[in-house]
Amino acid sequence: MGSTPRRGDTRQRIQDVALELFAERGYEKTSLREIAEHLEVTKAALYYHFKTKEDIVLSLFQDLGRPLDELIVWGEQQPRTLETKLELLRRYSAALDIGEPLMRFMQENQATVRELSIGQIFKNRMFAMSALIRDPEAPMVDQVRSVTALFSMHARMFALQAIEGNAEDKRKAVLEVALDLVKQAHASSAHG
Amino acid sequence: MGSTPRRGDTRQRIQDVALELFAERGYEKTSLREIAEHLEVTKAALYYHFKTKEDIVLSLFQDLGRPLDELIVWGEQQPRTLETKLELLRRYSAALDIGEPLMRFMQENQATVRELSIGQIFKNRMFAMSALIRDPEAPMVDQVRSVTALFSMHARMFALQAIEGNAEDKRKAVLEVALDLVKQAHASSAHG
Amino acid sequence: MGSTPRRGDTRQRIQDVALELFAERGYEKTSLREIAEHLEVTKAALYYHFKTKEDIVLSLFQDLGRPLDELIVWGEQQPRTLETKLELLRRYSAALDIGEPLMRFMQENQATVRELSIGQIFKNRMFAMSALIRDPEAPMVDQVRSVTALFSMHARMFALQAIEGNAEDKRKAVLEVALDLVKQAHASSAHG
Amino acid sequence: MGSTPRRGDTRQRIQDVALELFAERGYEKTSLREIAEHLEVTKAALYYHFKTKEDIVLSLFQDLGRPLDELIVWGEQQPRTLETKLELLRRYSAALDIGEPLMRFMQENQATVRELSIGQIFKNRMFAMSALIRDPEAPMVDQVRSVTALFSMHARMFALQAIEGNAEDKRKAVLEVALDLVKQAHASSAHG
DNA sequence: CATGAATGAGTCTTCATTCAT
DNA sequence: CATGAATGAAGACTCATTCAT
Repeated sequence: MGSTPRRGDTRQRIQDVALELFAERGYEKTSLREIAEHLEVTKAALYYHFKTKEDIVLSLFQDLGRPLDELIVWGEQQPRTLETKLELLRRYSAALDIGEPLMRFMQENQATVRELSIGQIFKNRMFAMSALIRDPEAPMVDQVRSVTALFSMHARMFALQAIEGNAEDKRKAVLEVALDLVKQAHASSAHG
Repeated sequence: MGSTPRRGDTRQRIQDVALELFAERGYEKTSLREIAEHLEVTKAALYYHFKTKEDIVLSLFQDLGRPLDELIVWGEQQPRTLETKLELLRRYSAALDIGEPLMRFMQENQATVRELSIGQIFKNRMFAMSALIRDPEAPMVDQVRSVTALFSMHARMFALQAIEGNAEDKRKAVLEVALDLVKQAHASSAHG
Repeated sequence: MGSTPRRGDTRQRIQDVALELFAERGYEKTSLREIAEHLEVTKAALYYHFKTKEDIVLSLFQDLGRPLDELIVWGEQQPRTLETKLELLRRYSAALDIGEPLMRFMQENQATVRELSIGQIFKNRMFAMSALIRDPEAPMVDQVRSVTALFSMHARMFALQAIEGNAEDKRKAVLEVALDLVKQAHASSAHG
Repeated sequence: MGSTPRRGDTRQRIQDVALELFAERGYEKTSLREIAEHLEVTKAALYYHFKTKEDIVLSLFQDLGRPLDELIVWGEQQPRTLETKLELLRRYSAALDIGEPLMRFMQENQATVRELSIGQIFKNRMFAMSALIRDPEAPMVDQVRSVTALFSMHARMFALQAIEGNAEDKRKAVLEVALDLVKQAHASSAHG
């Protein structure tokens, strides 16, 4: 019917459009007017579904961040073995795929995120992930290796654009490098 | 003293304050009013020295980005050996130290930077660095290793906060990991 | 009463006040703040109804200029006789009465109008009117007579202030002079 | 010598550029910065020669308006004959040629001029001219004819653009029509 | 569920003007 | 004669937010 008014899913649609625009043009530069226009509703309609602009981000963070939270919970229940760490990386890679726009938004709007109420939550998550992957007793080089493994997986969103090849191949290569880094960290620490 | 009007250095002082605030609170959220107030001048004074707000960023980018440009020029004149790549990383590490606030700003305001006129220049710089460090003929995993080496050095600005230890030690550890990654990339490709 | 918030007519009221002020004090010297204050609303309210300041002028031009456009359409459908021309002048005189403030604004802010997007439209209108009233084959003196007939009718807005007498008498006199000019142009051309 | 610094004629050059820009883009929209840039001097330099922006206009008005003032003085000393009126028109036509940019400026920035201190002076001049050309005892139609004669000569600056032909021919035609109008006014009044 | 209308605070930017040098 | 540096006031415009309907 062309402009059939979707009922009930407006909240979802707001989130979709908002995330897309936030990731693409930045949180501050994306106005509620733009979001409303993309959805062909009025700004006031947004306020029926969300209390504030920040609230939209918050909801995105909560909804899309769940996989990561679950991953952390899972990780904390596993034995601290090498295999656990490798599996954590594999699952993290998969989680990044799904939550890519959110991650891109976080990555590209760090300064903004820090001021938002989610800032701390986000930081905590990252610390938790980092705590699962590295061994605080290990030599610093090995800890750096582990954190780099984690961090490097974010690189595929932009730093790897220079490299030719399809996205799936890159994803695999990045994961391989990350797994390698953790293995090296583990091996080295085991010797010490 | 106190409110002595410094002569001639106003432009410099604007740049200093602007960079600090842009890096800390983000480009969009930093208003010219704030910058002016920090300097105890009027907004209009800023416009005497810079045509627009973007112009301030541009000037920062040009002034502080020079070391990086010089590094790229240097790199392009060297033979494409492993040792060159290692030296590039070492110098890159040093350059990051000096241009740290700028880099932090770039890192944390990517969405903004992309829309600014410096966006493309910045991207080109990164591509140029990446082209110097990786071998486009090498297997993808090795290319990823090289780019990760580069990229990981940015991590020390925030991802490594979780790790205990002083900044200098971290800097060294990060560099070591990066050098290692490039060596691995090189060794593996040499075999292939 | 008093500060009763009139509903629905705000747009109209903005146009009224704006036209009055633009005509009186000039477009550039009339700020949106002034318009808003006259209406006892905020500047932002103006922006709810009009996208830009220029947009207000544009809307005035479109709404109040319609009689003139219709007159041109009418003229283009008539035979090119003397009587048509005389009737055109009579109707033009009447149209000027109605759209007087707009015409005064146009007349007094020509430099501004030229830079606005309406400039060209305005010019086209005037050319169209002029094309209806003069005969491009006629001797130049007669063409000038015809255009002068048209143009002189604008004079009553200011050049005739020096003459004593009431407005209605002046209007008639101006029309008579204009009709005369066109008759002369016609007679002379007919002989040649 | 390329950028030879003209000495002593800066004041004159400011007037020239200012008039040109005022006439072209309007008084309000022409900033002192623009004028200064056109002259390749600083804004502050303008203030050495003129106390204010309005002062520039004032000086233009005084310097370039002199021919008109002299014409008025001349007219007031002549007998009030038809021939005097015709000569007034001829001289007025010539004066318009010389002071054309100023006249264009006046014509196109009426709203602005009215607010400036020259407004009244300008009005007085026009009244004086009008008083010389028309007979306050004559029937209104004839007074209108006379004033139209005067007023119509301004038309050549824009209303006559539609007519093909070179500027000099138009000038002559306009003058002829104007002379005619005054003759008619005179003849008619003489009969009454 | 959603809109129309409006607000208050704030944005970047421009301007005419000043004055010590 | 002229400039470099600065100011105070104001400009147009945008934004997140509110609320009666």
